Amino acid sequence: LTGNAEPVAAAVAIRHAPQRAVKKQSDLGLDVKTLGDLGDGYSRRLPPAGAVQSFVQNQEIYGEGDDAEIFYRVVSGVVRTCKFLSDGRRQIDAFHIAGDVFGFEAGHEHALSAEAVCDCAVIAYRWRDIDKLLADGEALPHPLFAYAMQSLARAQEHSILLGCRNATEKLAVFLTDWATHSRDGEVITLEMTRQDIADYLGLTVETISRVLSVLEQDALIDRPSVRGIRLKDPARLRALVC
Amino acid sequence: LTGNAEPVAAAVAIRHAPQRAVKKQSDLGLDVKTLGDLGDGYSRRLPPAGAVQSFVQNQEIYGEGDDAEIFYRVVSGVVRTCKFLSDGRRQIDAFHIAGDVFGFEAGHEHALSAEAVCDCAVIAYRWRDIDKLLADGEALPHPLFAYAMQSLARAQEHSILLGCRNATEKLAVFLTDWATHSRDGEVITLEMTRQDIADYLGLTVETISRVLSVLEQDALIDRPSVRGIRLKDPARLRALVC
DNA sequence: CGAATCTTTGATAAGGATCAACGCGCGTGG
DNA sequence: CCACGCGCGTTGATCCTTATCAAAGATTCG
Repeated sequence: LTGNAEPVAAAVAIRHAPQRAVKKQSDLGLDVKTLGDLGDGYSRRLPPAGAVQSFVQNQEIYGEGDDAEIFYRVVSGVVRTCKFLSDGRRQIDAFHIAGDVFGFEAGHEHALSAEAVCDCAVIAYRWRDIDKLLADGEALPHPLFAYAMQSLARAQEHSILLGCRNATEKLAVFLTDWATHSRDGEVITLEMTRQDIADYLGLTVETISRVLSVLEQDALIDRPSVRGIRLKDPARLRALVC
Repeated sequence: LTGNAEPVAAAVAIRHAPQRAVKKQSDLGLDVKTLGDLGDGYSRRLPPAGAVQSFVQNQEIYGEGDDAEIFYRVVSGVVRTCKFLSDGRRQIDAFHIAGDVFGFEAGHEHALSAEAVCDCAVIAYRWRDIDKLLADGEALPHPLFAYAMQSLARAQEHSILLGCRNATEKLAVFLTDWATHSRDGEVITLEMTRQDIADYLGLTVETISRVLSVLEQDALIDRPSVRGIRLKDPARLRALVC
């Protein structure tokens, strides 16, 4: 799962549209495969701004309100983007794995913060460099647009998950999504804590724990270790979700 | 509120970032003002595909799974985009008012459906025409990119709303957002039913009704009519939300 | 080994859903 | 013009899911 910079196409398609592969949109080049390298297929590529940076578990990559001039791509590990409310509540917007772009926002400032779920490496890009390409008469790299559209689709799915799913359904979706980058029957490693999962799904740690126990009792999953989970019956798990 | 094709800048900025205006992102032209006309400021504009189309209340504009070759801009009225689950649950992703673009999706097929909340008029655009511009060596119109980024920001805010807000907070956010395109103290008209609001906020009609009653008792709002609401104390209403 | 953090489980409480009934507004048709 | 019916909204009573509070394992790491 972590530690390898697998092609973005896999990473993106995998995470939130597990059932059906993302298809090409007309001739616009929205195929997620083009996300592999920012600018591939165009006359110039978007150069990263500097070397690969490493972050240790729970280290902040950027905070809410920070200048959004830089955005990132995950090289290895897992990153969470989240929002903190003043009373301590936290909503995790997304988990990002190798190949995913994050911190890619419309405003001057980051609306969310980003933290390392586990030790991870990322590479930065500058909006300013995009502007430079544009000033030189280049087209906006389609991969950026494609990534924006992908992120939008993912955010919409997340809203649906949060808006009309119960605890069991939420966890079933989460597990099947997360499992998509493993072979069937393999043990998947949840890099994040129960608290992370809870904050992603709008639940509490206790509920996560209880639902996992029930899923195990129902022989839908195995738990060889706390963070290691095997989906014993992916089909039935998916069937839980309407 | 409805019936007038106000500039998009207002419509977009208004709906989901009421507190602070959206700022320009670097030099990329992400200023939402450029959304006013698709392609303004570039050598060619994206021509609409045909005349303005009208829909009556609750009429479907497109359904989930329909070809996503066409997307739309609201000319007047209100449109909802939503997802239906097989057991009848419905999640409304967003309400779109004059100037808003909807049905703007990455896949071959629409992931959501769109329906008229009240009688409304929309105008269509074709992806194919964008491809044509690109084939002629044009850059991807920045407004499209800006709109994708705006939609992304909105979807993320919606997730936060659904994930970690209680019923009162959800309604407070909804009302203040919806009120942003009226003068302070004015009566705002909720074009949508309680069921629509409920499905947008992940609640039930009964809860919506009860919370509105409480807000009225607490002198936060007035209800001159069922669909007409006046925010008596917008500041205190906003303060409910952390 | 021991402390801190994470996870699980249990007991109880609360927020919102569900079920039920009634009221209101409005359009239709007698 | 009024009566009726229907969709929509409100309110009440009760139930259920999930949150909260509490405490006891498990795991990690110094």
